Formats: sequence, structure tokens, C-alpha cells
Amino acid sequence: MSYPPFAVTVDIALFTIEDDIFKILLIERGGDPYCGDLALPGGFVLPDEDLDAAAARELEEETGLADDAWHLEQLAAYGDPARDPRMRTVTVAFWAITASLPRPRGGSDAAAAYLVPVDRIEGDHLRLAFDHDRIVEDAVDRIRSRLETTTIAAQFCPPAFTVAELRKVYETIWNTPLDPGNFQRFVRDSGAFTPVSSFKPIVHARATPHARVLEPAVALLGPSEGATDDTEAGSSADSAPSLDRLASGEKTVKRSRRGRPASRWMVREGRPGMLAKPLRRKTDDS
Amino acid sequence: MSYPPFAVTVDIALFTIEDDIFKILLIERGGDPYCGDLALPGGFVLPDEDLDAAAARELEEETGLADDAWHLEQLAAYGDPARDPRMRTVTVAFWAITASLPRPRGGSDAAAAYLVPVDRIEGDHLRLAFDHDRIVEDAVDRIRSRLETTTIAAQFCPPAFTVAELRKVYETIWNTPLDPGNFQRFVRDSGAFTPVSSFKPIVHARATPHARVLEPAVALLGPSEGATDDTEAGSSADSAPSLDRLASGEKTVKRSRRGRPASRWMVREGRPGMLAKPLRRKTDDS
DNA sequence: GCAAAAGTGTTCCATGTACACCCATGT
DNA sequence: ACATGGGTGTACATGGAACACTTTTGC
Repeated sequence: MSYPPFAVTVDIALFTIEDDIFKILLIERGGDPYCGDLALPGGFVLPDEDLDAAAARELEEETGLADDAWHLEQLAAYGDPARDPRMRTVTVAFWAITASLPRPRGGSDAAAAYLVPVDRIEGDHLRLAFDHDRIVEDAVDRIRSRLETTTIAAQFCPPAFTVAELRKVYETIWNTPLDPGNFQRFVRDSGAFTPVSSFKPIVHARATPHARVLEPAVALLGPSEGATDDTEAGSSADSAPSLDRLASGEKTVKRSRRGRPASRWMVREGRPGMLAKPLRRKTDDS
Repeated sequence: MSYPPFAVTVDIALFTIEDDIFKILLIERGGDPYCGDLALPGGFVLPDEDLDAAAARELEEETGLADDAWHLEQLAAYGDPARDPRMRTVTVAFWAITASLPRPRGGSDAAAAYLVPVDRIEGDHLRLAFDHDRIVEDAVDRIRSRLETTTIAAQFCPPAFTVAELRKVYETIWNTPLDPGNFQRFVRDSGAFTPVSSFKPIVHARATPHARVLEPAVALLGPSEGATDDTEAGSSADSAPSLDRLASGEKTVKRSRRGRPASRWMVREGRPGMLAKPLRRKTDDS
């Protein structure tokens, strides 16, 4: 049986928040078409590979992150016959989010990689290679609406996070201030999050340095039902930001916080899931 | 440059409502793999064709409907390496809805076509060819949620419809009763619909002989093809009784309906669009 | 007249919003 | 001590759910 042959690729729009700015990972093309332009990381799907697997592989190749450090979902397929001058190509676009990136490094066909603020593309209409402008636009829309109905926002945070950190994620991505009090109730009552209260050690991938692997979660917490808590709050101020600092590539996180020490939360049952009731944003900025 | 060659296909999940039952168009496979099984209509994407164009072409080939009689949107891409035993295939799935189907006819590689109730697949777990079970499941989910935020439900109705007809669409697809009074307000106040009140003629295919060119839309409502329940009344709003008489001068459709005559509505600005405020369903039946 | 369906009015209650206020801590 | 941000209480507005009620037609 004969059929028209296609090249099938995956492209990944990987988002993160750095310095309270919503950013996307882009690579500078070194190859033939659109050489020097910015583009989404991606590549061909291998003959024996599922689409999700291909996207995960490209993501790992491009960032070096462990595969539990991100959240990855399919966006859509794009197949304009003129989208790639070299050949007939259909790309399956994915969007992904992660708490932090080690340091963008160039992949196989990429000259360099950058974390670009999303509003540089939205607002300034920065042109990207191929039809990647449209893909990014669609991906941003998708993420903004997914924040309403799922807990993926927590994926922008370290495994244990404070209510304020999570709120800041929503505010950054939606570009809307949220009432701290009401958001507090949302985290407490939605059922999607649990306070980090147990003693079991959390083994997260980013806890790289040797001495910290077995660090119990209690070092990260606020008040537990256990005996001593306030003394560990000081330990919290010591260890938790060190993780941040490690992960964000020695970018010094502002350590000037005052006020009551925040208790930390995490997503129920590990991975992000659906919210029973959506968290609505009022202004829908297009 | 060499790359792994793929076959790229489109598959369309076309939904309609017949006899107040939510149904999907399926074909019985005549070809090689899964011969005799039910499958989604679809086919190869041509070398110079965009994905949407391929889906629209297949839809037209399969149903014979005009391209303004349906609503078509991309669902997702499916590319499991084992999904087609013949070759490495990626399919881009679409979902579509239409008010009514002429009479399912077999396409090129189809032995026959049927309108199958959706709950035959959801409830009875009717097995389909390839991974089409999953595609249908995803498509049904997508449509159910799209009803909340868009006006696509009107696409299941003739161009001009009564509030009760539209409500019945929601009730059928969501499988949930809705309060007639509240739904009335939704149609009136949402801003997404306008009453068919003006005199402007809608140029329609069935505007047959000369003298009837200026017939208002109210008299041209869709022919109900042998459905047991009719509700296709030539009756107009109370604003235009004379037109009603004009329309009923022609041998009109049978009407067993009782009660107050319903005024008719249509989607604002022609095609389906977004709702300013979503219409929420309470029970989310999975 | 009676039944059935369109369409309106109105009450009740859940939920979101705004904001005051207390609490705990770092400087 | 006091400024700062976490966290709680609460009053008010909004909007949907439920349902009574009127209107208009077919039988």
C-alpha cells in the first residue's frame, strides 16, 4: 500500500518562572532554514517511539532535567504544507512546565538556548522560526486555562511550597493580582493540596548534593503536630532556599522575607491533578 | 536530509442527535486490518493538504454535507507505534458536529456507515478498530466541555431553533435535566443568541420557486427526515402571524406540539463562538 | 375546559469578593 | 518596637437553583 510520506516531529514549549517572570525555553537555530532565528526545541519522532515518548526524550536531551521534574502534555498537531520548506512535515506540539532550569544548554541542532520572557513574544511580536509563533500562542492560552482547572501551577514550585509562592505563580502567569486571604482558603479547602506534615523524607531529583539526599521533609516544614516545630522553622529558612538556589542556577533568591514563617504545602497524591472546583480568573487578557 | 517516514491520516468523530439520542458516525471497515470492525471515518492526508483541509475533505466525502453544515475542530494526535499493524502511522483526530445527516453512506474503503448511539461505546464498551475507542472517548469529553463555554450546541439544531430545542441538546449530551426557566434566561441574556425577529430573508438552499425568494427564515426550517418526534413547526413568533399563514399555505410539516408557540433564535453573527460566561453543568458523569 | 409547553418573577442559598484584622517574626 | 507578610473572620454582592405562576395553544 502506498501513501504520501511525512516527516513527523515534536516541538516542546517549555515554560518556567524565573525572577517572577513567566519565561519559555527557546533555542537559536544553527541549521538550514530560519538559521539564527529563535525556535522551539524539538526533533524527529523515532520509528519506534510514541509521541509522548519523543517529546519527553527531546525535553530531557534539551534540558537535562529528570523526567519527574516537569509536567508534559500534548497541545495540538500542526501540518500546514508550507510550514517547513525542506519537506512535508507535521509537528505535534507539546507544552511543558518545570519549577526551574539548570542552565539552558544547546541541543544537537541548536546554537544556543535562552529563557525568553513570554510577553516578549506576546507583546513585542517577536518572530520565531516556522509556525512556532502560533504554537507558542496556543500553548500560553492552554496553560492559562489549565491553571483554572488543574493543580499544574504547583509544578512551577519546588515540591514543598508556601501559599504565597503558589499564589505568585498564578499572579505571574495570569498577570492578575489575587486576594491573599481568599487564595489561602483555596489552598486549604480545595482538597487538592496537603500540608507537609509527615516525617517521611521527600526524595526529589533536584536534591543533588550528596549530604542532602536523606534530608527529612520535616526540615522543610512549618508547624507539625509533632513536638518541636518552631526550632525547625529556622532550619527551614536554611535548607529550603538552598534548594532554590541550587535549582535556579545560583541565582540568589531574595531572602529578605519578613513576617510569619509560612507553612509549606504540596500537591495531594504526588502528581498534579484536577481541581474539584475551578479557580476562576476574572480578567481574560487576550 | 533523511528522516523516518510516517503515514499521516485524519480521523473524524462526527456527532449528531437523532431521535433525541446522541450518536456518532462510524463506518464498518472493509479493508485489511480490523476488517468488519467499526471505525471512525478518515483517510490519508494528501501531500499538499493542510490537516484541517484533509479532515473537511474526508467529512464531505463521507457525508455529502455542505461545508457550512458542520462544525469541525482538531482534537489531538495519536501516534502509538503499534496503533496500525501495516505501517508507522500518526493520526490527527478531529471532532465534528452537525444538525442532521442525510443518510449515512459508505465511503471509499468503508463497507457501510452507521449512526451509533454514543452510550453504546461508553457504556457497553463496544470495541472499535485501531485506537478509535480512545479517540471517541476523548472526543466526547471534549464536546461535553465545549458545550459549557461555546455556542456549538446550536450546531446540533437547524439554523433557527427554539429555546426548548437548544435545551434538549444540552440535556441529551450532558445527560442532565436543565431547568426550563433558567435556561430561557440563559438564551435571552447571554448575548450569544438573537431572536429571529427581523424580516430579513435568510438565503437558503430550499428557497425554491421564484415567488418565495423573500420567504423569512421562519418558514424554511429544516426538513425532519422521518424522525418520530417532530418539533419542526412552521409556526412563527407572535410577531409575524401573517408570515406564518403564508408559510402554512404550503403543505407544512405535521405538528403535534401543544402549548405556547415558541419564538425562534439563532446564533449571533452566524457561526458558533465563545460564551461570555460559561454555562455550567452540575454533574460530571465520567 | 383541560393539558402541555413557553416564558417570567421571585426567593433562597452557595460561592466569590473585598477588606478589616490579628499573628508571628526579622530587623 | 515596628514593619512586613502570613493567615483568619466576616459582611456584602453576585449568580445560579428551584419553583410558583401566567400565557397560549391543541385536543
